[in-house]
Parts: sequence; C-alpha cells; structure tokens
Amino acid sequence: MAKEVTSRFENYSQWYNDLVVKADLAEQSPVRGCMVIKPYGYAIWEKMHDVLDKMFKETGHVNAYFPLFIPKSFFSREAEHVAGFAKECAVVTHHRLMNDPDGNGVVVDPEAKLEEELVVRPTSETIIWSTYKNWITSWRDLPILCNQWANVVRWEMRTRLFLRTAEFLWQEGHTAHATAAEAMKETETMVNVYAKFARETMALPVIIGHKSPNERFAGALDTMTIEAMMQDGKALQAGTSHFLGQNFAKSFDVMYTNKEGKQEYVWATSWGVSTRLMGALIMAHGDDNGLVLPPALAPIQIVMVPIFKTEEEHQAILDRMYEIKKNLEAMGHSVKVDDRDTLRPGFKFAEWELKGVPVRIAMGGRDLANGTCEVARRDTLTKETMPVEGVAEKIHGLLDDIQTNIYNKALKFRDEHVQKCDNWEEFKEKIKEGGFLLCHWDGTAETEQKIKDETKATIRCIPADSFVCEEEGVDIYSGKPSKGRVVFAISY
RNA sequence: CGGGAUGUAGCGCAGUUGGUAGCGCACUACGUUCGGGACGUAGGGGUCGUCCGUUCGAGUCGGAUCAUCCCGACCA
Repeated sequence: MAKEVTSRFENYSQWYNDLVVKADLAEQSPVRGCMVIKPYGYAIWEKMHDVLDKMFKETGHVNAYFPLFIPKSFFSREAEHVAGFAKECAVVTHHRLMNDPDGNGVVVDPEAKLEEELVVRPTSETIIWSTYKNWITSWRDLPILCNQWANVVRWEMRTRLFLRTAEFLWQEGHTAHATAAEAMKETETMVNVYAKFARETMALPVIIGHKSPNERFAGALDTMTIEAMMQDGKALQAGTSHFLGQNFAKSFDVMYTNKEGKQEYVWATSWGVSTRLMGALIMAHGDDNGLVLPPALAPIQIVMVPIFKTEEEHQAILDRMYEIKKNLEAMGHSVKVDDRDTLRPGFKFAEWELKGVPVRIAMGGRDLANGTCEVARRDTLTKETMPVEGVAEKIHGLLDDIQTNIYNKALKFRDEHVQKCDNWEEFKEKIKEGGFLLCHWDGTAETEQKIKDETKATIRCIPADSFVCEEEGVDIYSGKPSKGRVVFAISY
C-alpha cells in the first residue's frame, strides 16, 4: 500500500499540508484564509498553552483579557505601529443586518453604520496602552506584568495552515516598567522563557538574537527573537519579545509619579508566540511516516494495539494492557488503548505513526504466552520485544530518551546546515540550498535590503547566545567594515 | 494587487471530433480475514461552480461572473 503522506524530500510544502490534514490537526475553513483546528491539533496547542502559562506565572505574570475591537482612532496614535499593521486589518463598519428588501436573504443595514469604525485587533498594544493609562499613576503601580491569551486577525494575502492564517491564536504579554533597564531585562527574560520552552518542551533548537532594525516590530526599539530551522533549511521566527521604549507610553500618555514626585513616561515591552509554533513543531520533527511529537507535547504518549484472532484472546490482551496503562498513568503519562475491533493492527500502526505518538506497545497471542510485548518508538522507528514485567518503568525512562533524541536530531540537522560565508558569489549559491549563513554585515538597512532584493534572504537575527561571533570583518555585500556575524536565511 | 492554473460524488481524478455521467479512495450490508495500511460480493451517493449564449442536443464550444489553489509583493 502506498504511503499516504508525500515525501518531504520531494515537495516540502505539499508534505507539510498533507501532514497537517492527515494527522488530523487542522483543515482549511471555507472562510478565506482561516483554519479549523481539529481536536487532536488543539490538544497539542493546549499542552503548549499549559506549559507556557506556567512559565509566565513563574516569572511573575498574570493573565487578563482586553477587547477584540479597537476604535480606529487608537491606531492613529502611534505612527510607526499603524504603518506596520494598517494594510492587513479587518474593520467593522456596521452593527446590524436586515432582510434584503428584494427577498435575497440578508444584507447589511445601511442605517446601522458605526460612527467610528472598529478594527479587529491585529495585536493589542493600542487597546492595552489606552487601558494602562488608567491603571498607572504612581511608581507603586509598577511594574504591570500582564499576559493575554487571545485570537488576532491579520488579513494576509497568502495563508498557510498554522504558519500564516487570517485569524490565529496566540498569547501576548504587555508589561509596563519604571525604568528602561527593567524593561530591557523583561524583554530578555521573556525571550529566554521562549527559548527554554522551544528547546525543552518542543525539542526545537533555536537561536536567540536581536532583529535588525528592518525586521523589528512596528513601534519597537529592539526586537528579540527565537529563530528555528525547518527541514527544508528555511528559517521560522518562532517567538518575539519587544522592547518598546517609551513609544507607546508617549502616544497614549501613560505617566507615573516617581519617588521624587516627578512625572515620567513608563517603559514598555510586549512579547508573543502563536499557533505558528504548531507549524514549527510539525516541520522540524515530522518525517515521511507523519508527525513526530516530543513526549512533552504529545496528547497521547503511549498507544497500545492489541493483535488478536478470537474474542477471548482480545479480552485477555486488553486486560493485560489496562494493567500496564494503570501503571503508566500512575507515573503521569497519557495512554490510549486502541481497542477498536473493526481495524487491523497494521492500519492502526500506520495511523498512530501518522499522528506522531511517541511510543507504541503491541501485544498478540505470542506475547500473551511469553509474557512479553513489543515496544516501538516513533522517533527511530525501531521495535523491541520486552517482558511485560517492569515495562511501565522502562517506558517512563524511554520517553525521556525520546524527548532528548528528538532534540538532538533537530540540533544535529541545524548545525549541519549552518556555515560561515565570506564570499558574495558563494552566498548567492548557498542561500538557495537552504540553511543559515553566518556573515558579516555593515549594520545598514540599505545593504540588508539589497541582499533581500537579490536573494530573498533576510537577517534572521544578530545572535545573542549561540553562534555569537563578534569579530572584525567586512560586509559580505558592501565590503564595508563589520563588527560581527549575523544569521542570514530564507524564511517563512 | 500583478502572473499562471483549476472548478465534475465526502476526498482525489478521468471524461476523445458536442450525443444524456465514470474510476480510485471513503461510506453501507454480509462473509472471509487480523504480528505493518486486507479481500470478495452486493449497494447508496452528482441539476458537472453560477449565469447567459451557440446548437436538434453542452461536462465538452463562446462570453461573463464567482470561488479556490500556485508563483510574486506583505507578514507571527
């Protein structure tokens, strides 16, 4: 029987789309550019949500919720910010429908035109800062460390499941501080939280760094990012943390009285990750058999498939499986016994592999007689027969191994596709093959733009932890002096 | 918003010089199977995106329109 998923080596985009749909994660909605996240996909997002939320709380943040609709006038306050988002906003202009006088269903009631249009939030800086104005009067009110889990809408031209949809789920943190240093520290703290989450929970190696001015968030003084590499060598921005300076405080007139009784503008940050992380997870670890989920995010960590000929045998195997299930659940693992009697084992194996379940246990008549079971791991696609006695403990350890192995595999792949490059002609060739190129850059937006125009490559980041390379050199394009290497890549 | 393509069963597609609708998967029933995506038999399901035109006759030809996808520009 032919494989259902396109090979990622033949057509990476198609492989990705197939995987998302066939692993039952999400599907295209009839609504333009929007996505339906299906229960299995949502379960993974929920796990991400839970781990991140805990990390936010551990770093002193609290959750809040702000309105979906933002009065249009709020956007005119911060000029750079509006320039960055205006082109892709959905706008509410009316508040009522009526029956079509010609009898053709319903139409927008022209009488119900809003006096001021409402913008569906593309991000919440403006509505949040207009609210913070009322919350902040004294240094005693600071810092404010709020996070919001929400949906946002950006009317993108071209969309792709999880990576770029018209509506997406995310969290956005918005903080207010008394000093620039404190806000800068928050920016760094949060990019580190994201990196820790990516590395430890998603098994995704990422590079922490600063965005070049060109790639910065609209209205930010500094944008920190975590950049990941997908298996086609393209870069994916997986999370960002922005130091907003006093831009929004000034635009929304948010001042506090300091200890000396003087009025000062507050300092701000914002940071966010989105359902794009789902795309990163799929593209970074998936293979030709389907999804590969790190145990820390797998909604089902262990699936058990009975192999039987008779009903008595089926029952005997299930009894033993539920015993193992109980032990594994006592250790905090999520286990599913696939007791569907209408499907054959081979079909189930393929299906659970497609869905990325880290460990599979199969048990048949032979195992029943020998007191054994077959344990298969998704990351390596290897199988091992082991005694049922003590199998739960073994799998407990195996899950950790799998988590580590998936990370190491992705890390190895990435490191094999990162190289230094000092020659412009070489750069143009190499960048097409995918991967990250560490190159000297003269620090100007002009050079960056010219490189982008000629090769589609952008500066993904100026590295801040791994791949930091502060050495004298000359810009790969302009030949002007440079103080260090930055990461160039073609990105999603 | 530029360039290209496609709309036929739930999904993926075929349909010749115009002659009245087909294949694979999925679905339903029964039986045989069950250690890596089973097979047989019998079924159900489509006003061929929409509108207009040419014609005795249109899935097929012409025009319009709508929608979707791909490649660019924009972006988490």
